[in-house]
Order: sequence, then C-alpha cells, then structure tokens
Amino acid sequence: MTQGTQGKGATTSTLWDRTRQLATEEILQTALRLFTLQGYDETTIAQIAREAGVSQRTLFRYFGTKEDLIGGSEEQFVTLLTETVRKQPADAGAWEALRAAFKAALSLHTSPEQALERFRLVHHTDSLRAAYLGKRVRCQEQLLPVLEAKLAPSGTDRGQARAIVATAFACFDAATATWLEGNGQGDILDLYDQGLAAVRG
Amino acid sequence: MTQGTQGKGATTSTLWDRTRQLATEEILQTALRLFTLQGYDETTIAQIAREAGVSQRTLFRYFGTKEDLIGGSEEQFVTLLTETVRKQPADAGAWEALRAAFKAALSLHTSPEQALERFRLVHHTDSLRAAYLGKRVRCQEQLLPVLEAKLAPSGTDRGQARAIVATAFACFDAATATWLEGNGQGDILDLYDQGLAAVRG
DNA sequence: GACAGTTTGGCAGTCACTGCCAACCCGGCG
DNA sequence: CGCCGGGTTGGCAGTGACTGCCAAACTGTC
Repeated sequence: MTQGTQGKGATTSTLWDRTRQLATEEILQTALRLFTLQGYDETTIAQIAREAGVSQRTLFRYFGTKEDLIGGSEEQFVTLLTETVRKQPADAGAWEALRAAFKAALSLHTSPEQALERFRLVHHTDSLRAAYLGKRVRCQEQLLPVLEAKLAPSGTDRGQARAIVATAFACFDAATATWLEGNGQGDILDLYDQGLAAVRG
Repeated sequence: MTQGTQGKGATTSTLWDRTRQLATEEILQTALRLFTLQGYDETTIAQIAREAGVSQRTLFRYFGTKEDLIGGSEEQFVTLLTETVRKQPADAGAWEALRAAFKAALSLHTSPEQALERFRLVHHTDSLRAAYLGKRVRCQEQLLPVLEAKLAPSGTDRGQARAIVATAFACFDAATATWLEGNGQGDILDLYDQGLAAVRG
C-alpha cells in the first residue's frame, strides 16, 4: 500500500510520515528527560504521554514497551552490526570484524556525554538492564550465522563460534561498565582492547 | 502438646518453618508443572496460587516476582559461586577457579533431564531470559572482587578482571545454548572448555 | 487458657500493556 | 470541490503482575 510510486521524492514527503517523525522525536525526548530527571521507575507512561502531547494508546503504538523508549530500535541495531560485519574484507578475522561492528555501534551516539547518561540510566535500572541484555543476546544470535562463514575455514564449529561472539559482547559490556565506573574517562574501544588482551593473552 | 520433651531443637522444628517449607515446595512444583505444560506467559499467578492452595498475596510473599518461581534464589547461587572460588587453592588461576564454580553450579541440578527442561523454558521465554541475564550479571559483579585478589599479582587491573569474569560467563552461556541446541547431548563443561579454547586459542 | 507476635487472606489500587471501536485525517478520485 | 478509502488516533474497558492495608487465623509462650 504505502510504497512503490514515491521512492524518489526529495525526502519522504507524505505529511503523515513527517508528523510521525516529529511525534517519535518528541516522545523520545520527553521520555529521556523525565527518566534522567526523576528515574525510570518513577516515571509513568501516562506522564510521558501527557507531556509529549499524545495518548497512551498512540505511545504504545509507536513504542511497544516502556523499555523501548530508551536505546533505539533493536532492529536497526542488529542491521548495523550484521551489515558492518558482512562488509568487512574477506581476509579480516572474526575478532576484527566484531571490533569494527562495535565501533560502528558506538558511533551512533551523538556525544559522549549523552552516551554516558544513557549508559548510566540503563546500568542502574534493573528492568532496563535486563531488557538491554535481552536485546544483546538476540543480537548475538543474529550475528552468529554471519560470523560462522568467517570462521568455518579455520575449522571452528558452531559452539565455538558462539563462544567467540559471546566473548566479544561480554568484553564490550565489561568495557562500558569500566568506562561508566570511571565517569566516561578514556575510550571504550581502548578498554575493550585491553579487556580482550587480558582474556586472550 | 508437642513440647520440650521431643523438641530436640536439632533441626529447626517450629511447625511454622515446616509448613512454610512444604508450601514453597508445593508452589515451586505447581509452577514448574504449569509452565512446562502450558507455557510461562500463558500461566497466571492466579492459577498457580489456586492449584497450589495458597492465596496470591501469600505467593507473592514467598516469591517476590513471577520470574523467581523458576531457578532458585539468586542469593544462594551467588553464595555458592563466591564460596567455591574462594575455596580454590591459592595457586589455582582465575580461569580454573571460575571453571570450578560453574561445575559446582551445574551440580545443583537434580538430573540432566530436569536441567534441560528448565534451560529450555528459560531460553524460549523472553521475560525469563531477561531475568536470568540480570541475575547473571549481578553474579558477575559479586564475583569480581573475589577474583581481583587472584589476579592482582599478575598485574591485571579491574577492567581486565571484569572482562575475564564476563568472558567466563559468556562462554558458559554459549555452552548451555549449544547443549540445548543438541538436546542435551554431551557435557556442558566440555562444551565450555571447547568454547574457551576457541577464544583463548 | 489468655496473650503476643506472625502469618495469612482478601480487597482495593497502581501500572504496563492490549483489543476494540468510533472519530479523524491525509491523499486521491470523480 | 466534495467525497471516499485506508491508515491513524484516542478513549475505554479489561488483563495481569505486583503492593499496601487491615482484619482474621494461627503458633509458641506464660
């Protein structure tokens, strides 16, 4: 239905899409503001909807769950990771590919300050953290088949590939935790390298 | 009536504790049965309470959340892991200690069949999996200081220690996932070793 | 057997989330 | 220009997890 004819239009025209875009941004912004201001658990959907000027029902149509109000769509994230890995040169190893994927993911944040604030929020809120971890393992699962291709030549089986992917994500998490502990000092990717070095050294 | 003469006091008698014990077992058993029978999301607290013969209110007093109805108390789990690591000989490395801890944790299951069923349930239910992952990272955090002691001599900093612990848990998860995929074939600890070998190879 | 401290059960209430339906709006048609 | 069709919005009622509160039931003790 809503497709085909208008692939070319300067930018997605349809007034609908534009207001939709505006609405999502307004909601996201309001949510983040309230979350950092008064805490995640202390902020109700009703309040966010009210202050963003939409109905609760609409808010839930835009974002399926309260947790989705933080940290962008899982789908987009998975796509970025898998595409980055896939685009890696054939002679690049699995570890390099994963590192490149994390680098790409990190570049999504608009500023280190915002990243810090967001990480802190997720890290300190049990329900948010659990939701994040859920997304994370789903990412791993999507990434697995892509990486298996890279690893097959060296006689690595699926179980081992899974361990490698899981380890990379684990070290990435450890790096962000350490980064958070240091209030954003240093570079996450450096911390990631150091952690991985300790593991693989 | 039942007074001093045969109280002994050896094992905490108090009728209260005994009924309490019975009740928790009844609830746990009922919950597991219903979960595996009709699925986690399809089973309501009301149904579990009804079939276990307690009120919802009481059920929530015994187990704080629906997720707690599966996979024992986090506290007990953390204690087992940290104690196992602590009891490891001084000359054992961090990796050996962690392996020993996982081995101890695995020995908690009454049978491989039950473990398989439980893992499957957790693995297939998003909310349960998220809850499990949350507990897992909290375990990691508790384990971190204990392991730092072991690692300090070799000039490993906190960030690196965190990466090592995270990696161990990640490989353990990968191993259980692979084990699950193979419907319980082989030994989880073997799979863990293989995964870790691929990572550290 | 009465008393004190717990535990239990029921009830009402909060909050995330869903299905349903009527009102609505944009974009295109005659 | 007005109307129509398909997608959108908002309100409303309902479900399910979870909590606070209070009265009733119970256990262990004197």
